[in-house]
Amino acid sequence: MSRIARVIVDVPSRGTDRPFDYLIPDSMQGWLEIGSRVGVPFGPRTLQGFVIGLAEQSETPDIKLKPIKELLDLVPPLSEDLIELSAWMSARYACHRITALQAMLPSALKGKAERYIRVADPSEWGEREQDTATAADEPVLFETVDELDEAEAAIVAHIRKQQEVRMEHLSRKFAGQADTIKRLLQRGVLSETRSIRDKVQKKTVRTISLRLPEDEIRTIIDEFPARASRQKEVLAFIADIGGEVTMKQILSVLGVTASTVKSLADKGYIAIQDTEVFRDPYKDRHFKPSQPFVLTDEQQMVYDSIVQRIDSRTEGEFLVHGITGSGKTEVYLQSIQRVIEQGRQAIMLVPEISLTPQMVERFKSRFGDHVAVLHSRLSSGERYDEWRKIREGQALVAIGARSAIFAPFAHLGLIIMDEEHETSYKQEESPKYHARDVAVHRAHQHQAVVILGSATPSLESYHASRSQSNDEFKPTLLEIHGRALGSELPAVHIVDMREELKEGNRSMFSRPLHEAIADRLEKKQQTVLLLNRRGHSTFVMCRTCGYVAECPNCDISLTFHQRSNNLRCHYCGHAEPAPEVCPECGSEHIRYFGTGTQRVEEELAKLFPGIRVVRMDVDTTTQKGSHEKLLNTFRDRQADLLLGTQMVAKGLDFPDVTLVGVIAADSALHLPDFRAGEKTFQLLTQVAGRAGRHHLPGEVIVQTYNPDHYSVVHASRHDYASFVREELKHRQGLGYPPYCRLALITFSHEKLPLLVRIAENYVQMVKDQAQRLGWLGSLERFSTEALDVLGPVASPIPRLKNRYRFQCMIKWRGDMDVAKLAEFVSQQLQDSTRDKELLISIDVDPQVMM
DNA sequence: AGCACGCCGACT
DNA sequence: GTCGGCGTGCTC
Repeated sequence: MSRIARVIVDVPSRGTDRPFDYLIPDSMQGWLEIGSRVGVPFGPRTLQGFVIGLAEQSETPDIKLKPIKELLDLVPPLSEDLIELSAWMSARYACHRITALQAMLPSALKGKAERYIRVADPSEWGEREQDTATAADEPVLFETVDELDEAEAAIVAHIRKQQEVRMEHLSRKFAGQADTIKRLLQRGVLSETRSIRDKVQKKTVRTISLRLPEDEIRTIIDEFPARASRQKEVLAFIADIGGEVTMKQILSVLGVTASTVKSLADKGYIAIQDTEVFRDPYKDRHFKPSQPFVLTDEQQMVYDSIVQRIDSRTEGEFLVHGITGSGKTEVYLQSIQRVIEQGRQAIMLVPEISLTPQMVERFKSRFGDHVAVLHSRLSSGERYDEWRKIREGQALVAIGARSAIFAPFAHLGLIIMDEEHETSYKQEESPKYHARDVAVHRAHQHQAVVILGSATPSLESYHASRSQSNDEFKPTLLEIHGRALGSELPAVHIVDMREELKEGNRSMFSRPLHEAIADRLEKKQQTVLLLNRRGHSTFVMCRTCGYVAECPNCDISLTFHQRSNNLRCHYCGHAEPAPEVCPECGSEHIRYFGTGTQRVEEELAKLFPGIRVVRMDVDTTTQKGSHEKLLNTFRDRQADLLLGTQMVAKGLDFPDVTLVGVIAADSALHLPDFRAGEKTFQLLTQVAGRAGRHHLPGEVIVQTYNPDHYSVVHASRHDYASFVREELKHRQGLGYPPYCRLALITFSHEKLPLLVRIAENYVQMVKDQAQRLGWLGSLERFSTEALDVLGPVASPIPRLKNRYRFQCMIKWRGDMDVAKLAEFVSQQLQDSTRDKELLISIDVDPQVMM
């Protein structure tokens, strides 16, 4: 039995980013474990914390230890492997330990200390008064209840009735009497304790059960006094059902009040209890059970390789490169089946965007109630309950977005990451982790298998699978070339929009796309249109003076939104009414340029009168269930065309879609990001895969101003291998991943000159340190270890929410601890400037260069 | 992050 | 003379 618990407290700051030691009270012995969530006194406050270790002896014997105040859960919310994982994360991503721990838990467990008030034991009365009085050397005054005035007495009576009341509740109930309450606390009539309160309570249902054997109850019913006929009715109802009944049932069926039921309990015939239940977001839905399909030869080979590793119960990584429609999901499902049969559990990661009802249904159909679904549209209570199903062993499969990688399974056997190339697997806020890297680490902990699947694998994963080096991460490449249903990949036509313009077509639709849409309308087949830009237009400019509407907080042009007739900033949310005349020169020649989804929708209505369009983008899918509703409308053929941003490119499967149009293939090509080509290739390939998946052949039309760009050309030929070859050559030449690693350091401050100075200092300091450590060197092609620092330069978004932004990039090759170096320099700089306004953000392995 | 302790301006 | 400003430092 350990005496001491090492606790990480819930304060994300540098000074508190270490364990603090606490005494374990006897009452918690045997209950408190590594991973327990506790309430601890910390300075003058009470905080939530996590036990990360146990010890006999404190390492700081001269400090007087305080005891842990409370143990917050019966079962520790974190397991020992997750505690270890948090240490790994904080080192790899330069984040506070508590930030990593918090990322692993549902938000419902982010408990905050609350003040609880009760009426003090009379012996305590006047104690505070006594303390101060003694100090002031004045006579001690003991109070009695009789000396309370009317207002005070009312408050005391209220609290006494409830035994204990939250301060928040009290100040609402007795609004305006804060002073009175304060006085009562000072006099010691009331006393205060602080305790951690969860954001979400476990959901309970009030259930009624009989406390006596049935024959006795029958006798009691027969002999029941006639004037209590309602009670008799209730008792008979409960006896007839025979088992447990909920209070709600009784009230609604019999139309009695709770007090009738309560008097039966007072007589000792029945027991009223609150039992915990899970909120099941899918409880009203019925899923048809599905059986495993027969695998194609290719699928079977992939499956065999994976299962061999699963059966050996050793860690292993696979990269499944299968074209769109190749039936990867079926391979996943059967692999999961295998793991479950071995008594182990599985995590299935999907990008949030493709966590569609279709996907959930496939899993629920195969694995029924053993599936826990974790996604952002659940309420925090629902999420908490799905999470508990995992922690308490009821669920065997967790399907969810990025954070589902932390699903607290005891015997993890398999982690699947579908669409592994998706950038959404990287979290953009601290902890800035990549789910792929966390997956590999967790698999190592559990001797589990990782499957990365994609039609367009990230260059990092693909290159790792081919590389000769003996890196930690080296997946086995498995390929599926054919589609599961035997259909052909669709033909892709590239339309050169410069030619269209030359021939006088200034519309956003090229003639081939226009004709193709008209053709599908006639044949009653469906079309998907992709435009990677929401809103109506991308910028607003005055033709007379050149004024462009920009966000006052961020140096970003504003986007016009038709429906609300306003201009919005897509970065900070700023909105202002759309101008009718130029605010600079008063000219009426203010025009909207660029094309957004709203504008395309308008144009479609003009060109094809009567066309039924479903528009899907951030603006139409914010409400709960709206995503599902829009897709159902389209699937039920109540619409001819689905128009949307990249969310229409992912994982959707509609049999009647025979045309996919990409309105502007280049929209991402010119972003200041070395992955622009890769992103474009992926998007085009994914969206092309939506066409002709079943019996009808598909066609794809891609409009572009860069018809010769290798990303566009290779995507149109469905030629991943050639694209990769060319892209890798570029990356090697420029010294970018996968040939090195990156850390992006972003500085922000309201004052520009100060910011520039800081950023320059930072770069110099990193270089100096790297020099000292012998790391500095140019990243020539064949060097195995080197580090270089680029910048500082203004960020692609140079000002955001009124703060200027600068950045620099550390590039390196080799296994130096660059996160530590970046963190060290950042701390030095923070210490020397002592400016709280200065923010330095470290992003290890960034996915987006903003 | 909070909260207390500690050294310099505008007020009863 | 004091009340209070928020700079700095600590929390087992």
